Amino acid sequence: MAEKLAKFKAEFFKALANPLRIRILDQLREQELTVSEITERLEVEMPNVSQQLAVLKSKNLVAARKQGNNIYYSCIDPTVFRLLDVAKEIFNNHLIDVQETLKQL
Amino acid sequence: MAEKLAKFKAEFFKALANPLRIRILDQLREQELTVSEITERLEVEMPNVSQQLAVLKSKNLVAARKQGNNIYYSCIDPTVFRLLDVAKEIFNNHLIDVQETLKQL
DNA sequence: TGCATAGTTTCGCAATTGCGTAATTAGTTT
DNA sequence: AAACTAATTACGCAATTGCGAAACTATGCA
Repeated sequence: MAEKLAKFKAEFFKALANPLRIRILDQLREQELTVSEITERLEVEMPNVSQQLAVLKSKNLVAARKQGNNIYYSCIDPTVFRLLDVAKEIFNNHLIDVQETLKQL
Repeated sequence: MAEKLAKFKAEFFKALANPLRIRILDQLREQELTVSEITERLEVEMPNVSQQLAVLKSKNLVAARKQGNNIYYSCIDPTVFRLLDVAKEIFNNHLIDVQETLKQL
């Protein structure tokens, strides 16, 4: 049923519906990083990063690799970045009225 | 700042992070529809449809056109459907572990 | 004017989410 | 073993969300 499929899609988009999680994913575009490194780059509390990484992991958006005392996180499928890029494209299409606000960036 | 951009992207994905809103958008792929028609097709309460349409409209994902006693809703930018399709593509990439559940569909 | 139809808005409530603080686990080092 | 580091988990709380029921608005028609 398309109804269940819609539920899954919604669950998936929910994983992207958080600023910190998007910023985390952006950090993982190029390379894998430890929680500490992500925490340092984004200047937020570590438990917060850890929690959101757990969310991303539960949706299989990132993978965790333990090495010694560190845990390296990486993006599993770069297709996700297409999603982020298409989102930006939609912004450019004037779909979202953030025009005036985007100018401030 | 990428921080604010991430917030906007998150806000945008939040609009897609709801099963009913995704189902509504899917209904609008081909044609514009009235609230009644959408309600009838999806078999949900009209206030619910109306609310979620309001959310989609506030994010400029759909447009409303009033004609007589009816309000026709339509999708503004078909680029949105690429998002939905890329999401499905990611499912197919085994990224989301809904495999066993998808088999039930 | 009165009534029916289409749609929105309001209200209340249960459920979820995000995040900070503090506690806890696991691995390393000495 | 004790101490340190990296990371997760638990807990509490404020804020948001989804949705049903009822009330309200607006258009069309007799």
